Amino acid sequence: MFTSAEECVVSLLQRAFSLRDLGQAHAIFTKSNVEACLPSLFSKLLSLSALSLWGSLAYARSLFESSSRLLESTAAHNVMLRAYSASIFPTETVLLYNSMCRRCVGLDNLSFPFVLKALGRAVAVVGDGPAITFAVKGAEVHCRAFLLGFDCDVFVQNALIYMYSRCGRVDYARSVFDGMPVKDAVSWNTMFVAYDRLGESVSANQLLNKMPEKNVSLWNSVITRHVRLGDVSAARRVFEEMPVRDAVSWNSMIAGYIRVKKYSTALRLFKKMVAAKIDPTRLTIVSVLGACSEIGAFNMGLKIHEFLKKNMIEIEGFVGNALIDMYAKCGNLKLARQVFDTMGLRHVTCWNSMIVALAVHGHSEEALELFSYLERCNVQPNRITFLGVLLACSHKGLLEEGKALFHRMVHVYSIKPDIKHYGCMMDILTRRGLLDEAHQMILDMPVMPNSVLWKTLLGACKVHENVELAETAFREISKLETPDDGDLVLMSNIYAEAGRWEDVEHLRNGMIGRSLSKQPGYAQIELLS
DNA sequence: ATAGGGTTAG
Repeated sequence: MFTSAEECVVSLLQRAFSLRDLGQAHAIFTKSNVEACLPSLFSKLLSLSALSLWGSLAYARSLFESSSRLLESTAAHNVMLRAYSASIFPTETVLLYNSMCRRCVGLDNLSFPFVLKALGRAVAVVGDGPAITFAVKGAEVHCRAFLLGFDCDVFVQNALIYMYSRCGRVDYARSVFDGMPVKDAVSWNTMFVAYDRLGESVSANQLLNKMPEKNVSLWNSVITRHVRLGDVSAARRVFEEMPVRDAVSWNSMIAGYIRVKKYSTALRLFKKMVAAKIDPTRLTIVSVLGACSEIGAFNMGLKIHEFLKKNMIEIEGFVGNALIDMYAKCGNLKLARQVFDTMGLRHVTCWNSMIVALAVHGHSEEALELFSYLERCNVQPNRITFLGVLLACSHKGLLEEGKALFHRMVHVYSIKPDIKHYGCMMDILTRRGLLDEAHQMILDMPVMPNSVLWKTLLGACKVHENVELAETAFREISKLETPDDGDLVLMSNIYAEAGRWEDVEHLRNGMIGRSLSKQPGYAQIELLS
């Protein structure tokens, strides 16, 4: 009985190409309790789920947490560290690392590179977090690696270079680099990119000239360097001339075209990539879907979605986010919502894409419902989330809801409102005719008001016939910038309606002095190359 | 095993 179950699992795992296969293997494990006897097979199951293109990090996590045996295994932890470090939740790697330290699960030479990579990536992915926080944590990890004697490992050293450079400490990165008795291609490339990203071309070029071997990765870095300097043709020349191209080469070139807004060219290159039988990676998918969103290429987006289904590529994390955003930007809220409802590992940006899209399209109630669902799911909203719900309130004139949400943002989530949040509140208040309250808000807010806020108030003063406040608003606009013709016309109409003709005259004269000439509006249509 | 590719949402 046991042998047949074992054989069955081995053969299932060998030929696994979808989550369904893993599910079957897992079911056999659970039924026959093979897990206790075959930890290596269970680890194999975990790593297939966590790391393959068709795998699912969410599923891997549930596997990992369901097995007490795995909770002691360094190898299993390394699989999770690795998967998290490349995911949309890099800080999960750090949390798992902390818990390993706490529970005395052994760290080995493989653990450190993943934790360091995650810290380097977290700076970009978490965004708002100051790099220095991650650099400090990175230094702590560095210390532990030193104490355990792993700081002599080239993989660990390379990861240290990466971590320090991404956390804004190229100086530390360089001292690790200089202290390495043996450097490999990765060391040189990582250090080169560190300088190049900072625009320190002298140091970057020095490394380029000194490095002993030039591999594919370096060519890829050079492609990106040209793109960063704004020369996508030079990047393309390198791409065409390089001896060997891998998936990253294609991704770099596609990303390059997207960076210079040549979306159609990017999509054409993607088609070439598929034709050249280079398997797209998750990153290819994310980039290409982003290009579709930009130009509203709905059919291309649909095709990519089909491709994902056909290849059993799990829709979660970055891929799910990109797919939702593509559908939302193409105006298909129904499909966006469908992806949202079925995907695993939703990052707050997924919620934001969905909430903002609903708000923009006037589905205010749905947007607000989704927000309360977010709170029930214990997801931390951020400033964009609140921009979305406030926009939803302003569209439907939901005064009480808007005020309550604004209060919640400040006092429950400790998010400092910025000028755009105040702009939404201005809309909400002025549409209800609460001009004095709106005025008071501008006076009280801790950020410097811009002319847009005053112009909103001025417009509301016209509707609600408040000459006095209009004069104040107009004066404030004049302090910030030269009032444009729209402001002048608005103000003079307000005077006219109040019968203050001498003030109208006064303004008119001022306008003639500036040669009132309403610039004809024109739309620029960019021809797609 | 590590780099190189993306950094979202208004």
